[in-house]
Amino acid sequence: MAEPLLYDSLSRSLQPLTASDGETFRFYCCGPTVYGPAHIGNFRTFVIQDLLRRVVEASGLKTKHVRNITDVDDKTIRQSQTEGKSLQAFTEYWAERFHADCEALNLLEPHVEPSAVDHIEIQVRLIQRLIDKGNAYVAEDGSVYFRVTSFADYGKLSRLHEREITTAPAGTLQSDDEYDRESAADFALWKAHKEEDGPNAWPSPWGKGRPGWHLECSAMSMEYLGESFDLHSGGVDLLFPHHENEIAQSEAATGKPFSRLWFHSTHLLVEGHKMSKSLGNLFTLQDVKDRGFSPMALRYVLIAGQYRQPLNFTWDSLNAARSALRRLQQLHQSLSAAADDTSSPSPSSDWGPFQPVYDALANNLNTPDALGKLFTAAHQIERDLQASQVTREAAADLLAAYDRVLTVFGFTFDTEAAPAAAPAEVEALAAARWQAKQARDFARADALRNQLTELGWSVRDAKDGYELTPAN
RNA sequence: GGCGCGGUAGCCAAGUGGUAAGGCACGGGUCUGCAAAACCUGUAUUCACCGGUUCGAAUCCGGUCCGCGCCUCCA
Repeated sequence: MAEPLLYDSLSRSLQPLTASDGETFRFYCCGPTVYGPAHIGNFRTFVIQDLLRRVVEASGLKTKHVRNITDVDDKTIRQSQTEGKSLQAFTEYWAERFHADCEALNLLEPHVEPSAVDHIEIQVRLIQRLIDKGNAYVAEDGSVYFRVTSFADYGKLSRLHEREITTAPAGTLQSDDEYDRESAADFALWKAHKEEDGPNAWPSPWGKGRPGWHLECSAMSMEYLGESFDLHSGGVDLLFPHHENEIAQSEAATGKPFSRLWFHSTHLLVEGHKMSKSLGNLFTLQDVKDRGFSPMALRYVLIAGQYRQPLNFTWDSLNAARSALRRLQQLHQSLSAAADDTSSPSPSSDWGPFQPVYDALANNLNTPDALGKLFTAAHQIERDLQASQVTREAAADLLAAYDRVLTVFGFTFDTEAAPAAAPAEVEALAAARWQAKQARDFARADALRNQLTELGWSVRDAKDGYELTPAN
């Protein structure tokens, strides 16, 4: 199986996706902050990470996938206080919602999903290590900061030196709680407890407080994947400062390279603009479902663009996705019908006519190219089937290969929303029409169809029955 | 201002030197009482604009215009 290539943000070049231990590809994904529903932009990142894992696994490697839950930060604390809930009850609720969405989108569960609150101790130990090495210092209020000047490589990921970010002298920033840093570039490893944090504080050698955001990912990734591992990923916005700071903390503490590869997905746009609350274009999976689209259609939309290009989400794109998925499903049905259920496909991991599809995915996750190749292969197969040029055995093999391809894409066909139940009046009309049709009274059947149309319902006939769907 | 991404058919979107994938929508056809679905099939002499290099450029170089993102805790 060809080795997949992926663009690495650190080296700014395509790199082979290999396991440094020769066996298991170990990678970490920055997970959600659970303070509200995840939006479809978040899911672009999680879906493409899921696809990465599926491609790596298809290439023959095992994976160890760690994705954290950020449950202690300004937002979770503030919002839980506002709602008068304990931090735990609050974050557990949103974490559950997140998991439900993930399942609907057919995301593989990470092998480990650590929560920051459950890992305070290892974070404290990591901070102590940095203090001992002189890379961190305790401020007057008991907060601990990372000393950016102590880490020579600071900025290597985000090209800081080329971005003209000046290290402003301490005290020039507005935030009143950060005035005691030595330098404005220094960032918090530990935040001393403040009144507004309520009961959300943990003990440490420097007093009560809570870990800084960047720290949890360093501590937890190294805890479960080792001090050096294969890949770390997140949205582009995390490149700086989050990932830059993670590298600084981790490598300063261990003296070893942290993650070998860095994988960043570009943001999703909505109608050409960044999603934001003020623009009212922050959509969730629930919004998608409310408009009658399946989660699978969203999954399709999210991989219909290459992950390094901005992807413009529109409601019309969901329509296109729905139709496209229907055709893929149709091919599955055609192959199932043509295959011999009694003969199992020859054991093989060949992609058969879908080889170009895998090759496109292995080429830096070029999903649009892969989908193009998928439909090209589908056309050819359909043509062969119609020309009866496919034996039952060959169809079974094709079906098996097709199933493998669908698995890599993560497409399933059983999550289409069930058609809405029709009112009794509509059901009665439809039943009457079906009877008229059976009696070959087509004039009456057509009249009844027109009535149904006026009521906003369309009826589709099959051999032995009909299906009602809301017309829109 | 700095850094980065991009402008390809009505919409979405591949293609990074060899003569424009694919999806949706739309037109034609097969099938079906009709309709739908399904399948087949057609649809960009052209890739924001202007120069240049080349036998040859959407693809390389220079310039111009436009859109978007990041620039200290937003995937």
